[in-house]
Amino acid sequence: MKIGTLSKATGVSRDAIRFYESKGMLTNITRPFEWNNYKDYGDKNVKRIQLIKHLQRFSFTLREIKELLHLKDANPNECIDKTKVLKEKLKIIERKIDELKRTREDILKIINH
Amino acid sequence: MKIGTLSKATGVSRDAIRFYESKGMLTNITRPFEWNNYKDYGDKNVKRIQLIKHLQRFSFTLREIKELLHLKDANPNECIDKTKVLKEKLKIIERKIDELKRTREDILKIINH
DNA sequence: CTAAACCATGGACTATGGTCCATGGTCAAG
DNA sequence: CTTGACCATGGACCATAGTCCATGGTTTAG
Repeated sequence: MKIGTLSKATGVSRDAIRFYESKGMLTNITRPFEWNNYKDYGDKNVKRIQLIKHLQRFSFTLREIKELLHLKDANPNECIDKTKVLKEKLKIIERKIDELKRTREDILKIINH
Repeated sequence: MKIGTLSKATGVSRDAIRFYESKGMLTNITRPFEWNNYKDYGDKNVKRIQLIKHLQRFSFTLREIKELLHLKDANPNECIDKTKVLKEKLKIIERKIDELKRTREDILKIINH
């Protein structure tokens, strides 16, 4: 699977895919042909990119996603405790919400001075 | 008032002050001496930097703060409608809160699947 | 066979808010 | 009179998540 195919399969731009690749977030990319240096992004990277996009929706950063992917790669049999990871992210999001609420209250105080 | 004095008066680093200056956020900076090229940041910039820091606490970006400062500079007599500006910022903050709440709900759905 | 579409690589650029460093000049205290 | 503290300038760098461009090589459709 060449990068264009992968791009169409995932709806993610070629450049973004190359960006993920440069960050070491993709796996098993080969260069199967001797006469050109085209890469073969395997089927697995479709799921991988879908997972990246999925976790981004939960406001995970690429750095965090990369760590999770590497954890999974290192322990392929062991299941990652999703709940734990999500709970940590939840705390961060709740802290952000609280912070914004405080800012909101501060603004409201001034508006209604 | 040299930059070091201004820095101590405001608690803002020299580099940050130079950064604000480079963005055109400060005013009336002169070079009163012929024998060196030291600048004189006037007293006004103390208040100005305090205002920058104040507005940053309300999550205004430097770009926005700059615009407000320029508005004020252009119409020194006319009072800026703070309330209007703050209400706009409030809307943005509330949208962010809502977005984070949605993300929180999505995470909770998965945790309690 | 040729033109368009694709591929790889590397680097520059976007916004945000600064920090850190090097260079070279100046000022003040002892 | 020398040393340390200060000043100005410019550029590089940090995280974040990519996009866009140029260059040069390859593949594919008509």
